[in-house]
Amino acid sequence: MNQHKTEIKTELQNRLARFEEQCRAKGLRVTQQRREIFCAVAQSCEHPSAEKVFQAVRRAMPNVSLDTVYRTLASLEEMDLLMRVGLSSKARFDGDLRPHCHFVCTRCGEVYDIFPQPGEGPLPLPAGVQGMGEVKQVNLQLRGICKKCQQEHKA
Amino acid sequence: MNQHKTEIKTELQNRLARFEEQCRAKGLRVTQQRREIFCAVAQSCEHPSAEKVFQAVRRAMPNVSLDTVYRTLASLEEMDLLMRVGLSSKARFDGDLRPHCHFVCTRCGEVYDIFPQPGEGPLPLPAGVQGMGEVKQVNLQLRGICKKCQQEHKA
DNA sequence: ACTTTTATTAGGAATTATTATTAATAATAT
DNA sequence: ATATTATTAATAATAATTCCTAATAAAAGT
Repeated sequence: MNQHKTEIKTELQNRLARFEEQCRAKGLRVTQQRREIFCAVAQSCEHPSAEKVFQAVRRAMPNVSLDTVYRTLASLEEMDLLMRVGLSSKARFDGDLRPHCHFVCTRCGEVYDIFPQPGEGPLPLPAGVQGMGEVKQVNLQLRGICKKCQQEHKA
Repeated sequence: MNQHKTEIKTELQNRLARFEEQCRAKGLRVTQQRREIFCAVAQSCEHPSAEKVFQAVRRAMPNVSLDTVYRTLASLEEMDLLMRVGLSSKARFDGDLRPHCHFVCTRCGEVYDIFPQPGEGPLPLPAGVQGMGEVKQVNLQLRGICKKCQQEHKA
């Protein structure tokens, strides 16, 4: 393994290296299934659903189970190797239509409102949205651990 | 119905009026069920799930069905009388961890990436998030109709 | 007020998404 | 190579959401 070889590593290989590193750091085994599932998401640019990932991985590993896909996607998210788009599982509704955003606690699932403070203007939209279509709603979601869960975890 | 009476209308009454107006505009009937479901969400500040709304509405209407709640929540969303927090139904994953946001088409469900343009800084976080907890992820979602669906709809 | 028309609903069945169970398998340490 | 033990496949179970159909009730017409 010489210096040159290292330099020409592809991006995917870098990410795979990070994947193995993270697994070892968390004491998780580097299984064939985990590797394939990670690659399937890392190589896709279409924000696949669990089912799509399952289908993609099945092409290389015909016996992989859907349960493994779900379990692995959750653990990859835990390791910050991929992210989940939107909120998980069940839908939640908000009758307050004033512009505001949400803090979602990833531990307890609670959703908190964040209203703009006096003098705080509206969120600036990213420039890249131009030409994509008509924006009807802006939804800023901050995810993390809420105060309450932080305290309970300490105890 | 005198002028004074109109002035002291509560906020909920205003919203109910808008609700009826919107229903009529869309040719939807103003049923008891729709009214109750709308009120349940409008009065709640806890971002209730469909199940929670169902439970709340059942107290006033013991025979309302869960299907009606789902159907009505969807139509209220359609009429912009409430909003859905996060993405609907199934989870989607993203292996690209560089900061970017998503344009979600509410017609076809497609998710598009929006990367920051050269020189564009990171999103400013709303000030109100201070003290809520530890933010681990920022998720800006723009919802609307994508170019492709706009064109198909014209045809 | 009474009928008619037709959207809407209740109730339950069906479907879809996700998670749990368990015996068998395979990754790592020894 | 062997032992240890996390992980997996397969399937069952659960949770979330949607579909189906006859009965009901809102709105419009009389």
